[in-house]
Amino acid sequence: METKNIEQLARFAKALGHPTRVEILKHLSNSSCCFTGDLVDIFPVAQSTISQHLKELKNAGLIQGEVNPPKIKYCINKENWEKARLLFNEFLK
Amino acid sequence: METKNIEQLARFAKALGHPTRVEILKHLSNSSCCFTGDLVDIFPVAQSTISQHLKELKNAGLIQGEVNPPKIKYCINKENWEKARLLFNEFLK
DNA sequence: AATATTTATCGTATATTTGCGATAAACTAT
DNA sequence: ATAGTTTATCGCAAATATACGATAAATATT
Repeated sequence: METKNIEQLARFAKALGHPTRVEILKHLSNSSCCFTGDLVDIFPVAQSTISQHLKELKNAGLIQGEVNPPKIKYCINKENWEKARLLFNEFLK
Repeated sequence: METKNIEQLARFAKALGHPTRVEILKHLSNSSCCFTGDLVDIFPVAQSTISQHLKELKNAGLIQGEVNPPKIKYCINKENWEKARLLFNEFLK
């Protein structure tokens, strides 16, 4: 496993390193996609906090958002999700 | 996936969220086990920093150390490693 | 144009993480 | 007992993460 992949794995792992973000991802992968507001209704945290977690997940490449005015629909970034799956799978073998 | 598992996954992920710790784990799983000093020789960080990373990995349950005076031999905690493998596998499916 | 809805960003406070050198602790060997 | 080896812990500084309320931005509707 090369350095590049190790760094990528660490970046994915860091994004997964908070329960709320794991829950968000779980919810997204279950219900295919959803809006920020849906998550705000579900989780007992402030809207700005959800937004911040979404930003981090987006920066890590695990989700993507498409504008659907005035809402924004977030979905799993399937390409990177698969990349993460492969990396973790190889690493934890 | 229950809350317990989500929290466990997040804890594992957090421990994996730093390149040095990923490298340490990779090295441990390759060479079965090694001493703190071996890692200090390999990585360009201070001994106290390595020790701190090892502590975190131990707290997360991913490694275990057995005293081998005056050294300490660290190994992968296979039971929890398997647990992590299953959790990530299920989650990233 | 004015209002309503939805989400991101800003500013702030607090907590945690990271990294280091210095020191202590544990144990061996002399 | 003394000295040497190895590792953990302490104290500190800097950076990053977390969470919130308030506000701004974007867009649709009236």
